[in-house]
Amino acid sequence: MARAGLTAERLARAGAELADEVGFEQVTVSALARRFDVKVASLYSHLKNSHDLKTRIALIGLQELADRAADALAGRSGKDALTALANVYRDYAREHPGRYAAAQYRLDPETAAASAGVRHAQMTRAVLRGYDLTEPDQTHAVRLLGSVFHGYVSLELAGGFSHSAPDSAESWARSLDALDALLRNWPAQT
Amino acid sequence: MARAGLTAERLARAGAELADEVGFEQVTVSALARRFDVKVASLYSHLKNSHDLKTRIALIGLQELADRAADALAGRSGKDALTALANVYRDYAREHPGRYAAAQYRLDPETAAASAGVRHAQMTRAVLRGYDLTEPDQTHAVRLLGSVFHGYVSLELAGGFSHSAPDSAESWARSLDALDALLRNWPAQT
DNA sequence: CTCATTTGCCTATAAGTATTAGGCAAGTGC
DNA sequence: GCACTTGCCTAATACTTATAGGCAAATGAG
Repeated sequence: MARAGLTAERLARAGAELADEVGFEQVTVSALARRFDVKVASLYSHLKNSHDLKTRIALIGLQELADRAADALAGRSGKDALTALANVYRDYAREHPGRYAAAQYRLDPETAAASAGVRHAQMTRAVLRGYDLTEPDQTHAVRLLGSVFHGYVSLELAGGFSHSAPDSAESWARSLDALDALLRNWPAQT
Repeated sequence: MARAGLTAERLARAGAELADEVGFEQVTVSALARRFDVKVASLYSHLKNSHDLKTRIALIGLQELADRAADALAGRSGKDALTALANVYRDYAREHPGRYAAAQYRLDPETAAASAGVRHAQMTRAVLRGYDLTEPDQTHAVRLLGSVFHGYVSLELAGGFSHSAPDSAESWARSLDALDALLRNWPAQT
């Protein structure tokens, strides 16, 4: 019988697509096997287990997100960079909700350290170079920005801001205005 | 044979405890049955299904959170209120990570409308009465605050800020300082 | 107090998912 | 053309969700 040509990479990519279609929670080894018209056990030659599959999808999400962010930041600074980075997260989450959810999947420390996750922190720091912040305030600001990006995108994706005025896109834009103003005028330690 | 005295409420409360112990994802009808030393099928007399159980746990989380918030806000205003509300979320998430995760569980619109979720938005709005914001900026600020609270707490719970200086508690305090400054000086529409 | 009814937890069953062990045939290298 | 490796298979086990039907414990009417 003909072989399906499975590899860990192809499975992970298909898993990422599946996640976008049905949600990351619903990604299962069985569903993936069905998609390749192959028996479930066959996947275990390529994937250690279900956790392995989810981890690989998470890594795809983190990497695509980091790649987009690096692209968007090239040649920009200040508020322009802030907006660009923020929109990378929001747009990616809207285009690829499953992958975005996957990027939140808890990785073991070694995997996380080797992932594109570290580039994300670096890029947020790069945006802050356009503002006049020194340590430790820069780190505080990195964490605040990360929280806003992730928090807003999560709540929006969960439907928190839908069906109510004003439009979510407007709140997003005004929130970025506000963050820009805040970073330009970061309060001194009280 | 003696009856175990199951009710939907007792099951939901035990489910909430289980969630805090092993994580909301790991809460299962089977595990709950084991905890009551009862057969799985018995739970289905009290719970419609697994989704029903998770929904009930989510409602417990939302309600406890709202109760704590109402308590914390009583008699406070301005930055004092902002800090109090923010700390309710952070403290609750740290004390009850499973319940906090449950509070993020996606509810159907009718259930959500009848839940304590609506009180949360009202209380955030109440905090903003201590600042000089008019619509639509007030709504933008509500959404921004919600994003920061949820985003920061999520990332911190996921371990994002651990094992790195400065201390996460310090970033949290400084982020709240910054939000207070931002709300007192909200930028005009550009 | 007794009998009928309701209710609670049970057994049995079925389907979906995760995972491991072992087999056979399709590809690969010499 | 043959030995070897590798890929997908069947088979089996265990766990979870969910439904149906049964028996015994609580409840309540007389």
